[in-house]
Amino acid sequence: MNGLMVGLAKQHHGEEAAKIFKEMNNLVEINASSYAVLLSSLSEFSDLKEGKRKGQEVHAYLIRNALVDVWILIGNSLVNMYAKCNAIDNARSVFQFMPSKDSVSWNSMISGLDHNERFDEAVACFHKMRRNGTVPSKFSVISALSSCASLGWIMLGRQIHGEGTKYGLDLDVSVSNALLTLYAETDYMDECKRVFFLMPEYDQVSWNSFIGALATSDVSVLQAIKYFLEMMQAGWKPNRVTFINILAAVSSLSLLELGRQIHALLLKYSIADDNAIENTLLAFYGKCEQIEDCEIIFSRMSERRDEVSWNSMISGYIHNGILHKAMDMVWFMMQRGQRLDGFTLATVLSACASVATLERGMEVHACAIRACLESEVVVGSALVDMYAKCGRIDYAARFFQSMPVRNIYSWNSMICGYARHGHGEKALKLFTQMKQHGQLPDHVSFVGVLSACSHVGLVDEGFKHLKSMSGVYGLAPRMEHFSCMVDLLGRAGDVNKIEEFIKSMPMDPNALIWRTILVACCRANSRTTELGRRAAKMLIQLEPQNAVNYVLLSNMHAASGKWEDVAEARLAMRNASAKKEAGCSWVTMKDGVHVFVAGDQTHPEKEKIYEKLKEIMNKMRGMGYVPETKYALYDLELENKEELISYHSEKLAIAFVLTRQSELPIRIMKNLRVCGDCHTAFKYISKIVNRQIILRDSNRFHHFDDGICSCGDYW
DNA sequence: ATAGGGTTAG
Repeated sequence: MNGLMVGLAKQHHGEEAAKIFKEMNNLVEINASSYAVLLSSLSEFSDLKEGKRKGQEVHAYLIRNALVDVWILIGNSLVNMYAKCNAIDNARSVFQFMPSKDSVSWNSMISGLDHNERFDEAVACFHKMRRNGTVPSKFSVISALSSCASLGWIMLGRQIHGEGTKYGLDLDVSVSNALLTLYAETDYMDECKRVFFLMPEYDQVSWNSFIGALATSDVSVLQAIKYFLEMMQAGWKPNRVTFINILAAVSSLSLLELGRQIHALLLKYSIADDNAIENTLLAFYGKCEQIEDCEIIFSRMSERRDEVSWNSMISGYIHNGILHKAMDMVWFMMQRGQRLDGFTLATVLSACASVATLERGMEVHACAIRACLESEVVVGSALVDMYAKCGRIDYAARFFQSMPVRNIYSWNSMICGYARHGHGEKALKLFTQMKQHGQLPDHVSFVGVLSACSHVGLVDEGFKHLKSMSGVYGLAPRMEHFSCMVDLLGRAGDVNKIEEFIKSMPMDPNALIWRTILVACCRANSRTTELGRRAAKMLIQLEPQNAVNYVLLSNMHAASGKWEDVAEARLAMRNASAKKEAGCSWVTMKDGVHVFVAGDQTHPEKEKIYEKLKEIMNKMRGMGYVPETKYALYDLELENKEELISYHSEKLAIAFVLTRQSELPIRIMKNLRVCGDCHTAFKYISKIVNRQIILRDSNRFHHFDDGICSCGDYW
């Protein structure tokens, strides 16, 4: 009978439905549960605003007929109805004015707050319930745990876990499932595994949660695959969520063949025609550089496409280096009125950042303002990152200051931005501020902090921060952190301490560490050491095809004038047929981008450029500049060496800029590391022409001002 | 009547 009335209610208006219920009074006994069924049916509307509107009509009817306060059930149903229709303020006001509340009232309010992403309020409500003397049930514990997971509040989550255990609620499958999510979200994988292995029984959600947890924590991705197979062996059928999780694992490991097998399995289970599944497949094939598969899936999706599909497609193109198609997609989206969201802009901004195109980046910024997405935290963080990577650390800082909401990514982008530009003190100051704002640092923050310490030369402070990672924040230092420390020791000139340090590391040094060591051994005033030779040997064993390694080795020998060894390194490079990327520098002027290679002869204004260069070089010599010919890397006559380094691409680029009239700072990009002689030359030039020079090389930014570089001559 | 698992991004 109730079902029939609900059907009627959905066709008519809420007010009428309530009247029909009232009229039922004469035929069948009408009670609170009839109204409860009616109210709960309203949250099943696809349009939740419509559901809320009808709910308000029923609510009004109940008030007029003085039925609200008669039964607790009515109040509870109203709270649930409003909460599920995303009208959390209405839910709260009903809840507040309920004359008496039972356990379900509290559960409904807490879960409602959680569902409406009012996580901190959900947790506060849980505590209020406890103070009120109400014993927590599995429902309130689940919702409170879910909110703690979303907030990353591990300590509180643990307390609630303990409290649940006290009442024996941890034996419940659903409570354990919520615990799995809590520990997964907070990256406490050991706890997560403990919960899973102690569970008396599993359901499909348990398996899915556990596999999802393993898939998102990068130390355990392979185990996700192991438990996926175990789940199937245990007789569980994977569903769409299982597939989404396992594809995430396969994606992050770029296991193309396994992914294709899973795709086949999806077709077998007939769940491949599903928006979320297809979106995950787009992400997977994009990651595995199978852009054709992405295009096939995307075109098949037709009306199932949503923003996520478009965004995944765009990031697929970017990941595969097809920038123009990515941009076409954005243009196409705007043309056909497909909504652009924060993800779209963040994706495109990251592409602008990676190729350091400030002009495009600023256009996207303008798009963000027009789409009213500028204040979204993902867009803001991407903008900070873009400005920092495009050389405008000043714009990055100004935008960062204006952000209404900041998260770990926003802080990290700014801290790492400062570090990349050699503003070590600012990076460290911001790190302190971040902690004062209550933002906990993560692995990325510490990469920024440790490299900032390195730029400023703060050895002791660097070790203090490294210690605090595990000691205070429960973060295990990774290879990149150890690499920062090696860099820090190298900068301080402590080559012997590097030896000690790498012995103390919990893992074997990888190519990154050996390269950092080799770079340290290449410094102008350090000798060719045993350690340097060993680092080079290890490095060439690990990456025989990487030409950078041979160049570093030959630079190290060149620094101490061992020309036979230089020649040997060059020969080894040729024998390994390792190709060196051609060095080039470019500048963006009003009339476009100008690219230069060493000894460039193709620029239409080459006479003017070489003439300008000669003039500058003469002025430099007058101020005491001596070409550092060892960077020419060949045992040639002195005169020839000077010639070679005079025409490095960055020198041609700056000479070109100086042929034009301007007072603005000079911005130059280079694809490789700047050579030591050019670095010295740029310091002189900044003094001679009295202009700021900002040079981006493959590692970092150098700000030259009045004869001084922000990198402190160490890079 | 109230609960738990999923896709893109920084």
